[in-house]
Amino acid sequence: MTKDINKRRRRKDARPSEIIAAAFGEFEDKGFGGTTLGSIAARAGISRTTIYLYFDTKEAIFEAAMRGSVEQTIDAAAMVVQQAHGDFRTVFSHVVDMIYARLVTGDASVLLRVLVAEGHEMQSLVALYRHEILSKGESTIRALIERGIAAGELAEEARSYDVRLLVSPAIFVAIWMRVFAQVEPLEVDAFKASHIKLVCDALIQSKA
Amino acid sequence: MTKDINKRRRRKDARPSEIIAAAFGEFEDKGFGGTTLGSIAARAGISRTTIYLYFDTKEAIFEAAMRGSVEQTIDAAAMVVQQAHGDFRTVFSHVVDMIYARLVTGDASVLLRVLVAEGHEMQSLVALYRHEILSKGESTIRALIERGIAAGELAEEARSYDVRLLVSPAIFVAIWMRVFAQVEPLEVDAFKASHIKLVCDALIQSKA
Amino acid sequence: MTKDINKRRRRKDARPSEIIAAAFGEFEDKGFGGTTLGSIAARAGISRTTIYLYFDTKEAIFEAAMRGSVEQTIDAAAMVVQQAHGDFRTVFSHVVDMIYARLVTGDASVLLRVLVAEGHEMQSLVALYRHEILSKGESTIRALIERGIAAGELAEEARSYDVRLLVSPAIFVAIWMRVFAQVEPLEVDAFKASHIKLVCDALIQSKA
Amino acid sequence: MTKDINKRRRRKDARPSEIIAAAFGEFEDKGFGGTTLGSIAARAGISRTTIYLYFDTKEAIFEAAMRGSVEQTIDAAAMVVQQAHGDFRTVFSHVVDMIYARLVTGDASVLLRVLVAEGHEMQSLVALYRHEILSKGESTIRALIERGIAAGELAEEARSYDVRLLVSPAIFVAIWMRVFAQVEPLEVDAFKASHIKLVCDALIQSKA
DNA sequence: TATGAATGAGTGTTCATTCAT
DNA sequence: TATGAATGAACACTCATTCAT
Repeated sequence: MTKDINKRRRRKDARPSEIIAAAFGEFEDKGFGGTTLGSIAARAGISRTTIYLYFDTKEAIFEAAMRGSVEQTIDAAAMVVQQAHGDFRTVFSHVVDMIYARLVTGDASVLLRVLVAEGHEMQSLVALYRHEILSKGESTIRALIERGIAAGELAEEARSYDVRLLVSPAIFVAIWMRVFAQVEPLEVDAFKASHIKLVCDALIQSKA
Repeated sequence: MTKDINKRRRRKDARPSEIIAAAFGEFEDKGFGGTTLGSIAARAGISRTTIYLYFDTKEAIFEAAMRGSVEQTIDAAAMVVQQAHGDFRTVFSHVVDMIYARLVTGDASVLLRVLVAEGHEMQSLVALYRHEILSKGESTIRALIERGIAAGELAEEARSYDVRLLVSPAIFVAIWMRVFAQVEPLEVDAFKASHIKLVCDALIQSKA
Repeated sequence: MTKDINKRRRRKDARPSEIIAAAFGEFEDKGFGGTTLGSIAARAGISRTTIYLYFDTKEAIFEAAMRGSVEQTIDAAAMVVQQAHGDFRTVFSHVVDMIYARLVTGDASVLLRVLVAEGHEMQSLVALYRHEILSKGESTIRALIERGIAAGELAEEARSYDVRLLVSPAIFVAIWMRVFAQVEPLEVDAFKASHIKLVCDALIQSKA
Repeated sequence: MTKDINKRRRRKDARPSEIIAAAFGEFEDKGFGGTTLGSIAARAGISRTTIYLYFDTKEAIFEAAMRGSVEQTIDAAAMVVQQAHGDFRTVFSHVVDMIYARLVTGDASVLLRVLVAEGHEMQSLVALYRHEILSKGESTIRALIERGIAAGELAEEARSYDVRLLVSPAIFVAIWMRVFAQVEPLEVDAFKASHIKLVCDALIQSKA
């Protein structure tokens, strides 16, 4: 009997995240507008109306799903920052690795899709993303560059670049994989190496 | 009387493009799925059913709108290719200028939005875009690099970069403007200059 | 110039019947509800709105078409009555011939279709048909039987049959041809002969 | 609680047939094309969208309704065949009774209406009806005639009649009742007796 | 006379959401 | 907790009809 209660409680606690997981997959495949509660329910193996026990509206599910994704991204970013030891090329490579991992194959690809498609009506999500993730990423890279300059590895001039530019190709890859992958594949690892090389060649110019 | 006829004819001739213009705006705001014929009609100042005098289905409107956009992009690309005279930095700047103009403020931003959000179900549009535009842009830039190498301006090594990488930051700007512009602006011209500088610094660097 | 006027007048006079003819074909194919003004116009080779110069509503076209058909049937019936000379078998054969001709391949097949499908809302048409055609046909056949009895060809008992019964198989054929012809054909002439034989065998039998 | 569940279940189980019944009436009155889901829903006392819980499309409702009708007809026909004992006149009377019952006042009248009016686009229904009902009826009557000949009741010549002819007046009655009943009634029983008499007088000719 | 332009009412169908159990 | 039943609002699309020329 205790077991039953536990099982039920476990069930109860798990439900919301099961629903979010199912919803996440649907949003990834079809976007917000194209996703129906029926398809989420089917994917979660529950009834359509059960969803309403945990979420008030379709928007609420969406926000929960996106918030979860953002949080994972925040965690990943924090982890990278902590490990930031070594010369510019090495650390920058790690940062770029992480970004590709999340944007191209991870949760953030859904965020990208959704923000591009429906970001207009989701300014709070946009602001959250901006402040929790992008700004931290920006300052991390900026600090990285400063360190490189201080260490004599990078030219003073490196400071003049918009740091968003240095990681921006990752967005291109994420979009290419989403949109054009079926028509023409893109070798992500090669592209990523190309990306890192381009940035380092430009910034570490003083090594010459 | 001639005037009347003219007015009417002018109206008739203008209607399709009026509808396309209205539809274009709606697609930009809400994507294909989120756009209703009612909203297109309202924006065009006509009745919902009037649209059916000129287009058979919602898809037909969409295709007409996208086709127009793709054609404009093709024309713009062709123009750039013709004007491709001068050293690498100059010509590459022109190319990047054109891409930003179309992707960030021009028609192509709708394409980006729609392809990212709903490209899955629009493989024909994806293929059209891929073959008519992207591949031409790619070979143009590749030729540009070869010319730079031949002229001794660029190192042989320049060949090793994925050419898509060299223009990829433009996508980032397009997305930033769409998604984050209201939360935090981005100075497009400065970013673009930064972009051009990064690429040229990396590619032309060896000449030093 | 006189010619032009004539031509135009001829045109003007012909239009309504052209429209009716076109409408007739459409009603035959698709019934009243299934016929659109567009299809009538297309079949008549004119514009949809031109129809409104001659008819106020779709119903008006329909009534005109049905009325025309009824009138033709009346004429055909009158002709048969006039030619009613000879013994019962001969005259009855002529009558049945006429009925089959009109019901199975002629105008009346449309009437049948339409009355069955939409007769409810067309009681005036139904009444017209009833009084102008059916009742005359009935009395014609009744007279024919009386003549046969008077001539000793038929038994007195022949009077006891409902005269509608004697021609009723024609309706069956009309319906079969419309509904089942494609699935399984029916030899109209053989069936008609069978029909005539059945009636005559039953009525004239007593003479033996 | 059990009651409640039962009530609910009874409701759920009853709904489809309630809908079919409502639809049946509408199809009878207005045909397939003329019937709207709104009118079916109104007649069934439910919302238009509730219908979609039980049927996928309007066609599905129609098919279910027709299938039910066809099945009832098949059952009725089978019953008649089983009871086929006695002389020709008796058995034939039973067969005709059944046909009139179904065609004139029963379900099959809808089938008649719909097949006449819209059979063109419903070839599968036509084929079903042809193969499941008409062909069986045909062979039943043919067997009946053979038995009558074998028993010396009917002349060999009876074989020469198209068997469809022998029951065809039933169609006439069905149509008369649908179309002309309000303008001029028809005594179905008297007509039916007349019908039976005509056929028997013609076939049992050898009794003379 | 003839027509192209325009539209309001209506069709089948989908879906997020509510309610009773 | 969980769900099946039910529905109102909305959508793409059709069509008879009106209007201006």
